[in-house]
Amino acid sequence: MNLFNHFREHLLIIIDALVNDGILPVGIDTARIAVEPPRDHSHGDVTTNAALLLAKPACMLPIDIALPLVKRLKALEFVLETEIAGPGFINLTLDKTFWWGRLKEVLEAQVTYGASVIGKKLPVNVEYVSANPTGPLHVGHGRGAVFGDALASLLEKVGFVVTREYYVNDAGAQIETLAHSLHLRYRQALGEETGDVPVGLYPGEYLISAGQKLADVVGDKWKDVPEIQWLEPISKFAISAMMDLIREDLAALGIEHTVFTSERELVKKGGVENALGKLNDRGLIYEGVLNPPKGHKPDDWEPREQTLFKSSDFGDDMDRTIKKYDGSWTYFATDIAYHEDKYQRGFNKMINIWGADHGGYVKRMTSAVRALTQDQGELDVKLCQMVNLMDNGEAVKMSKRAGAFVTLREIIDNVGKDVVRFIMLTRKNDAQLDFDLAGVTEQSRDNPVFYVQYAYARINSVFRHSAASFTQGELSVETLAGAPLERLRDKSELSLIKLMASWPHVVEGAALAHEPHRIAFYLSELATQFHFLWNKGKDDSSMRFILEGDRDLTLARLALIKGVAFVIASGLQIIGVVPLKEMR
RNA sequence: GCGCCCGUAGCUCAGUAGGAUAGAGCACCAGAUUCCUAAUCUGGGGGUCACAAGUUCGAAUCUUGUCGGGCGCACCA
Repeated sequence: MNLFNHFREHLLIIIDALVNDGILPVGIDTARIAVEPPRDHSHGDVTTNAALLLAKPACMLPIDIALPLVKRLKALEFVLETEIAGPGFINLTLDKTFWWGRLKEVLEAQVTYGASVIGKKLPVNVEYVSANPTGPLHVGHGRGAVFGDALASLLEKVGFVVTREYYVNDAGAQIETLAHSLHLRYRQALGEETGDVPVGLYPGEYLISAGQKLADVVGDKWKDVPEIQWLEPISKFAISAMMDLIREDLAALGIEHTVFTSERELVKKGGVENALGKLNDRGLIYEGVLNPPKGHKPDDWEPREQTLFKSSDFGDDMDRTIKKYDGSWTYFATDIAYHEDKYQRGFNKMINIWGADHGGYVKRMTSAVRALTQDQGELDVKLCQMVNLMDNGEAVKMSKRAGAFVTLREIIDNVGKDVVRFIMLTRKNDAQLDFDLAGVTEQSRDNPVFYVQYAYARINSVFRHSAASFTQGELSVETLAGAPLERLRDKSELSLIKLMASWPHVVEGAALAHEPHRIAFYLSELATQFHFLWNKGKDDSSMRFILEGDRDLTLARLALIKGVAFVIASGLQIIGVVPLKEMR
């Protein structure tokens, strides 16, 4: 249960009643009314700005709206106190029985706590990674991968039906370069002296083993034949070898896409003509000459008639080229086809995760989706900023040119997948992220992964200890859900329950905003509150979880921390991290 | 030159669809510690939310401009 939505619904019913009674005018807009946790705990448990928002359209003073609202809110079940504060906020304080009920709810839902149905089973397509199949993934890809995967899980948690998709850019010039690079390694594998890798080809060592593999499979079949004969088959071989590599990297992160869409095949089956034909029918494709870029002109710029898409009709700054000078499609053209393909597959909601260097591309793509779907489809592009790889505070130099850049795989092997996943979500997607190889494995407060895991481990430790005085059956979740929770009356215990009870609200908010990092931040806060309670037991032995001589209270407290464990597990599941029962 | 993103404590960052007195961690100072361990917790100092106007009951949040940083800028992907 999202308790804030719960009270919002009641509030709206009350507002309706006030309209019926003629206290509020008819036709008042309630859409923007918020029912939220207050920033400051001294303001109660639930706050709403209803009176403030309704004041203007109703032509009334906030206080005159707040008073009748409060009168009826007071009558609601679980509402202990009401307050009109500040310029007209209405604050509710809820009864303890309400909070005990929430804890019981956590124990019943277990790790599914926080799940909701607001997604209404609508299909959503989350496309992420989509790295070109020209080599292994690097750190930046890793961030997009984790972000996309966590977002997908988050959307699933709130009831969307999510497809995790990878767009394989297996057409275009970079594939030709790849094929040439592989052909060189293939010749080397067959014993030919080729000298250094020429500039312009991919120098990476990962192609050496692919070249060897190719030699093993086909022998010298493509060695001394003209390029026109080997280019196509070697391209295919190279793409599949590189995709295997990438899939392995992703698997090491625990990521598995459900759909891989090939650009080649899309083009082959006429996807581009189909999509552009559609736009053409709507008069959005034309032959024209673009204005030169303002300010500095590229040296080789010359006015040229091109085939253009009228993206400026949909909010883009200018129209965009869809056909290259040599007559082939631009990347944008195939991307239009790709998004049309997604839409035809039934996805009205599409989310793309891109690197920040593609920022200039967002407007034209959202324009294209609007045009293609006549505003029925919705594309949200999330840009992930750069990751700065550090070691003990010093930047790790990455030289792609030398082919010796640090791969994602090396990092995962070094610090573990769970650490990579969690750390990638400790920043907003559009903020740069420092990834410190030494820092992320440190066992201290400044390492959030450790900190959260440690809370979970401590809880499990308490249960191991309590096994001495309680039976398995007494410690089962089912029994704990029936524990005398009304014994939990300490302020710190109740505030821990309140924090847990806000979990569904956090999940929904994060899902709708497409911001999985909020989950990581919430978990850190929950861990903080738990560690606080833990230490309270050191100051004051009556606050310890296991109390000799008070089995009821002990069971209630075990139920409390069991709930915390479930919420942590629920959150870590979204992030894709396995909770640890022990950290020795 | 144009566009997109960003600018919050000494440092690294949150700030939940405009909400009440702007929050964490690190660092610094002072303390606590029988369950998982000083791997944790408590308290303290520290801010013109880059700057300036505007919108309104109310702005870190929205609009415009200025300054500063990152990314991109026809015919690459």
